[in-house]
Formats: sequence, structure tokens, C-alpha cells
Amino acid sequence: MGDDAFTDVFLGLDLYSPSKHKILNQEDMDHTREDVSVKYKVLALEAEVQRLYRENDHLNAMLEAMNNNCNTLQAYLKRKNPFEMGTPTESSSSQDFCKRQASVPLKAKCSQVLVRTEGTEDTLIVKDGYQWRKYGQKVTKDNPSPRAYFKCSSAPGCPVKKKVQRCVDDKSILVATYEGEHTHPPGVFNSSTPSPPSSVICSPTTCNPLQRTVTLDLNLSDSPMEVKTHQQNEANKISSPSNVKGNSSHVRSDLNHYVASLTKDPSFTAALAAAVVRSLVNLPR
DNA sequence: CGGTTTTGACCTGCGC
DNA sequence: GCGCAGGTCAAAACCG
Repeated sequence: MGDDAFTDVFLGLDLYSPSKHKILNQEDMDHTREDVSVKYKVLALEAEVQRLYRENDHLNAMLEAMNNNCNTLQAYLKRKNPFEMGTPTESSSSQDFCKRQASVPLKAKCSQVLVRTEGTEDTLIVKDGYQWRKYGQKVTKDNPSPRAYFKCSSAPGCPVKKKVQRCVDDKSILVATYEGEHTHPPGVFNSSTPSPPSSVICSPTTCNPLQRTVTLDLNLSDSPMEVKTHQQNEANKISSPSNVKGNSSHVRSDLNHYVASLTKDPSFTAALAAAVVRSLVNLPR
């Protein structure tokens, strides 16, 4: 953002109002400077949002190109060596990738969910709507952060397991790997907890990391793991790579619709205000 | 008191 | 067969 934007803000603040013939006193001037500062920062954030939209479009285009290249390569390899590629519906490269990543049987469905947490937190708990019982923790070779092992305890006999470990590159990101499928809807179904929790992030999916990985940034709330509004679901729909296959205009249309719904929602406005305040507090002076 | 977490021991698969 | 690493078990501790 350039000086023009700042000038616009400055001019819009009515420092001296001839119609009222009132010259602002020192206290008024102090308040006005604060207003200018806040509005300037708001404009900066808006410009940043626009920049991120453009960057998102660019990344979507890159992702689509990569997806096309991947499909082309798969088709080429299949033509070249049809017996080793297997059928399109099984033993796919995505499953191989998943097997390499998590060393799980091909039969078990698996998915990876990335959850951003506050940097200060060292917990390995990912609230996803199910109840989990931790049965082990291990430090792995390639990551100094311990990996925690959980079994689903929401319903008896549910075979789903998950592993949670901090991302080696960004410790504020938790990588949760789910294995298997729940035999029950989200929530806890025993007598002691009659109502299921509302914090469903997403359901486990199959294991193509390109198409199914969902990254969640839950930092906009004071309780970062509990933000589960419809806006986030909409955000997931838009940011999920599985939804970027459509053309760019369609994505932009979705974005505009999403932005419009966000700006009308008072709870989102409050969360955004909280995030802005936090970012301002962290700004160097 | 029952469920959950912690943590060291044990099991299993894989590469050499 | 051996060593290593990941995954699981189970007893003790903890907690509401």
C-alpha cells in the first residue's frame, strides 16, 4: 500500500471541520492520530488479504498444472508398464504414497490432517469431534517431536486409530494421520456424555495427499481448537485442493460468495477484530 | 472408582 | 541372525 491510501484515510478523518468552525484540541488530535493509525493498519491488512487472494489464485493454477502433469505421467507409466501399475481403483500411487508414509496396510483408509496451533502449545491433542484414548507415544528418528498414538474411544469396537506429531518444519502445525473408518457418527456415544461435541474438523478420507490433505488454521479464536463455524467449513471447501480443479473464475466466484458471507457474520467480525488486535500487539514499534 | 495418560518393555517388520 | 525403528501393550499414576 502506498502513500495515496494513507492520504485517503487521512483526508477522510476530518481533522479540521470548517462547517463546525471547531479546531481540534490536543486530546482530540491524539485520538485522531490513533484513528489514523488503526485505519492505516486496517487498510494494510486489507491489502494483505488481496495479495493473499492473488497468491492463492497463483498457487491454485500451479496445483492444477501439477495435477495435470501427474495424470499425464501416470497415464504414460501405465501405457509403458501396464502390469505393474495395477487397476485404476486399487494399488494406486496415492495408496503407495500413503503406505510409504505411514506404513499402514493398503486396505485401511488413511488421511492426513494438518492443524495449526498456537506456537506456545506443546499438546498433541487434535479435537476432531471424536473421543480418543492415547495408548502410546514414541520419538521417531526423523522428527524430534514425539508421536502420539490414539485409538477411537467414542464407540466400543471402533477400529480407527490416529497418530499425531508436530511437523518437523513448522512446530506450530500438528500432523494427524487417521487410519480406518469410524463405525459411528462423530461424537461420543456413552451414557456419561449424551451430546456429541461440535468440533468436527473433517471426516477421514482416503489417502491421496495431493487431493485430500486439509490444512486448518485455527488461530483466529482465543480457543484456537474450537473454531468450528460454517465459515471454516466454507473455507475448507475453498482451500481444499480437491476443490481447485474447477476453473479459476469459479473459484473466484466461490471466494466472493465466501467473503460476502463472512463480512455479514458478526461472529466472524469479532474473530477478525481479535486477530487484528493480536497482530497489532505483536507489531514492532 | 472408572476412565485416561504416562512410559518402559515388548513385538514386529525390514534392511543388511 | 542382528540391529534398528515404528507400533503396541500393560502396569502404575493421575484425575474428575
